[in-house]
Amino acid sequence: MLSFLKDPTLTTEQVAKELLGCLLVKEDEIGITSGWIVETEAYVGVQDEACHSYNGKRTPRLESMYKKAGTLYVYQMHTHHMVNIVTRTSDEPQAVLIRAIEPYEGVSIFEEHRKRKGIELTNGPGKLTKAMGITMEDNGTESDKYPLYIASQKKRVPNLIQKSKRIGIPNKGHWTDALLRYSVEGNPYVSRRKGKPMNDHGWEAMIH
DNA sequence: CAGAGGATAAGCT
DNA sequence: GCTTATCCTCTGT
Repeated sequence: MLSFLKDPTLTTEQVAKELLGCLLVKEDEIGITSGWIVETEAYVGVQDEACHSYNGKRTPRLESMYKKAGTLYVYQMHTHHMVNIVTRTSDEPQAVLIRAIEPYEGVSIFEEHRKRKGIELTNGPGKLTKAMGITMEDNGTESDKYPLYIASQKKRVPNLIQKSKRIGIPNKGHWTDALLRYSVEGNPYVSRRKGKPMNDHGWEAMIH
């Protein structure tokens, strides 16, 4: 388990930033796929009108959000899956949505799942789950365990973390404008980005 | 049982 | 660039 996921002094916003550069890995019978997290969004619990657990809402679908920090919360929206990492304690159902990754291992498997190439493989929350084969079977599992986990041995460091409004949160008062979306500035896999990506993809040197 | 929601892809302009 | 179909889960009528 990554140490920052079990640190009760960190806010969900801080965890969302810490997750940038972490390696998300899926291991199954098909093979190993992995990618560096380049975009996250913080959903800060019962007071956050954009959060599923807003106002203490609790349904069978949301049960994973009420589990311990580090639990994976996967849900389906329209025909797509979204993957989140639960933060803090069971009393505070908060989570970080993983919105985009930069492919690292298993690119050919990504291409097979997505029927596409390049940045289209993983530049969106529904795209990366399809690329890695993440399904409801991964819901409620822990993020330090097979088959879907965050590697603790490898991490990259963003040169600059860009803050912006969360995607798709209209008519939610100040929550609509809250800067709770974090991305690696200049990384080509960040969703809905414009302009030229940076040559180094926005990373400092890799740490092993 | 209609409607909305943390989205995507295809098709059009 | 914008519009539309997609067809899961939950809520409110």
